[in-house]
Amino acid sequence: MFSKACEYGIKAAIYIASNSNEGKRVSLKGISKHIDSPEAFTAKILQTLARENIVNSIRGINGGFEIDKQKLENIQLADIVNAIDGDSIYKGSGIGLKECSEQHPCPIHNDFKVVRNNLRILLETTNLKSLAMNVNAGAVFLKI
Amino acid sequence: MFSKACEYGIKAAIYIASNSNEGKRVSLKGISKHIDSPEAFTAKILQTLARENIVNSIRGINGGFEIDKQKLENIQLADIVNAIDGDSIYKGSGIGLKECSEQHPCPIHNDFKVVRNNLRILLETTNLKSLAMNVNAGAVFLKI
DNA sequence: ACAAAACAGGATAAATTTATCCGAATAAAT
DNA sequence: ATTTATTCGGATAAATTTATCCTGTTTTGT
Repeated sequence: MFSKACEYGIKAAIYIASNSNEGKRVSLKGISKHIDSPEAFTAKILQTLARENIVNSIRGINGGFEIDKQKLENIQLADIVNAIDGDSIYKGSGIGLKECSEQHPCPIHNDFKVVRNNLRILLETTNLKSLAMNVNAGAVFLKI
Repeated sequence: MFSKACEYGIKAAIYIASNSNEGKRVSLKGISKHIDSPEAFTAKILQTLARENIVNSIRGINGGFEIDKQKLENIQLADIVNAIDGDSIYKGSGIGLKECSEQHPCPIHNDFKVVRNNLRILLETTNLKSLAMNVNAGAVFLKI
């Protein structure tokens, strides 16, 4: 479904969000420990999210990553997925046709457009704040 | 969503099905030409489908691939996807947790289970015969 | 100033996926 | 029997994704 990079990216963003929600900045080391991801690889992904202005990265001692608290509600899963994997999961053909549309559908176009649309809506309407709050409440988990 | 191998596998199976439906056997060369896929790579995938008894492969002159006509209705997309990519697309965690369940959900578990379930149902209830007939009718396309 | 903690980013390596090549096996046609 | 068309399967190569390493830069605390 998602690439490994994207999975790490989503988990990292949620972890950062759950801490930013409580006013805490977190380090790369802390992130990769809590989401159980390879540190250096996670660093690359966070660089991408920082370049896309999804997370803020702060260098130097006491540095780390954070997300503006007032932005938490406005960052959707789709923003993260898009930044890392692009939009091909919920756009484009299910079986890789270059052109796949109502006018020129692939054999699974009609069935898939429903699933893909559900996925699109899910990603576009799920914001980081709600995900983070579930983590904070201990209702959901970021590892194991 | 699906691996390239799986995309080729689905297209190849549909193409074989649409010909078997009309009593015609098709060669690897014909398949990869019609679905626009690399020949040697497609051969590997067809070997997998043959080992899983989804397609019959016949060697020698006038050989090729075919699917028992009476099986067409009973082969679902899920059978093909499973043979090539496994079932991790519609089972398992959206963000790669080893354990992701009602008891120990990842942050997107609840939203994703709906989408994944729709996908599962789609794959498990779409059979090769209906896909093949749409191809035969010229209503859908396998390439470009 | 200096040392320490942290991210940035380029280079490289490992693993996986995608793709190709080629000799062997098979089966039909001649 | 021999040739020809075809799949099989092992070896290899190319491309992409995943992962690591190392040096540089930034920032803070002493």
